[in-house]
Amino acid sequence: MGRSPCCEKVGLKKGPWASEEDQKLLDYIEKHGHGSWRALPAKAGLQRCGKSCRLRWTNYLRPDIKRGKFSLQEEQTIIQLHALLGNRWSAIATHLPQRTDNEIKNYWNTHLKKRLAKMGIDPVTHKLKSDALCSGSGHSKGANSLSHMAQWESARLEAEARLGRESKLVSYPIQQQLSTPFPAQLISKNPTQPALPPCLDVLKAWQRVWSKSMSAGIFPIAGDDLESPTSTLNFSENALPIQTIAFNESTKTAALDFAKSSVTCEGGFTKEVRQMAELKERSDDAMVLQDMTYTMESAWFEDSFRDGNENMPLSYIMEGFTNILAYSCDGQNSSMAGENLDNGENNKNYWNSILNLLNASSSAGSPVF
DNA sequence: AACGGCAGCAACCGCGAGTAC
DNA sequence: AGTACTCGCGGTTGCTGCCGT
Repeated sequence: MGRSPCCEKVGLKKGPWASEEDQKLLDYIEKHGHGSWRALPAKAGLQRCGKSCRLRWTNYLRPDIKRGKFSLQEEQTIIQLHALLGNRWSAIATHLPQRTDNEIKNYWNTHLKKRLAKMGIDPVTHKLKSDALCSGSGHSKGANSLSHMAQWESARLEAEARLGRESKLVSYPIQQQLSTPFPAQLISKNPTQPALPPCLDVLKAWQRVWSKSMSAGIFPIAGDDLESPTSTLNFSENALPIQTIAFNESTKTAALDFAKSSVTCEGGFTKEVRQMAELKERSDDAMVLQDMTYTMESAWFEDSFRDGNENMPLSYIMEGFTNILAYSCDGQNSSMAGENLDNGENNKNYWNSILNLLNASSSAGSPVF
């Protein structure tokens, strides 16, 4: 049978677009919309294949595209989402308003990947490169839980991406998500804020910890990499109000409800939840909802509260997988901490580091919930 | 000034999923 | 149910401009 070519190859122009071609394409889409891409070039008077027109439009001519340098915040978002989603650029792009998947992909390949490598972090796994050696034998329960968390979060983010694609009317760009407070069941200080899916706050928390960790020098990241050479924005310009939560019993309960709500919330996520449950039915190794709930409840909250960290902010409990995967694994942590610690000690040390970070910020007068 | 190497980025290619017939 | 077609995605290529020699 064979695959039919997307268009007649003979006689069609390839390569860079001329400004006249851009104008023709713009004019046509403005008047008629793109409709069928295959039919568009002939109608618009372009000697291009439909695919080329579509790419030119989606990656360059679309009016809602922001061009120019990536902000540090955008960089962090890309890194964090890449840790969860891998090379699913379109899914990542749905969380970066006005950025195309192609642009993000290029930026990752030309800047971020190299920078992570330079920092000793495997850009594929987002672990310290030397951690690959210790992945075989000593997986702690916590590491497994975190792996489950990553799977769960990945599936959920994909669901968001899918929803974003399906609905042109409603989108949840991450910059907006990150500027919203925790869900109403946890914090209801700002009733004017639109209600957004609670689980999206994980990214907000993640971003905060990431930036704080870097600025506090807790994690072994080269100092000259902290400042993005391509950033035009001072991060403080975009800095979100620091919000911490005092974990009394009621907020613990609310936090658990929040965690559960991420599993049971209505909308597009439920599809992925069902899919994952179905997956479990077919495979004993797959994660089930109970596992996810366990992960969220026990791995996050047990670890957080076990040592009496009553003031552990929820945001830090939902810390980013990037840091956890990179720094909580086995003996490699000891090089970071300068001590020889076992896994439990490492985890404890990790959380203590986070707590110390919190305390430092609290004493500096950061606003509290 | 000329040249070569390199980085950045726009564009292309091939594949897979979804859909219409 | 099978086939053809469209579209979107991710990997890759190749052009362009910058920089060092």
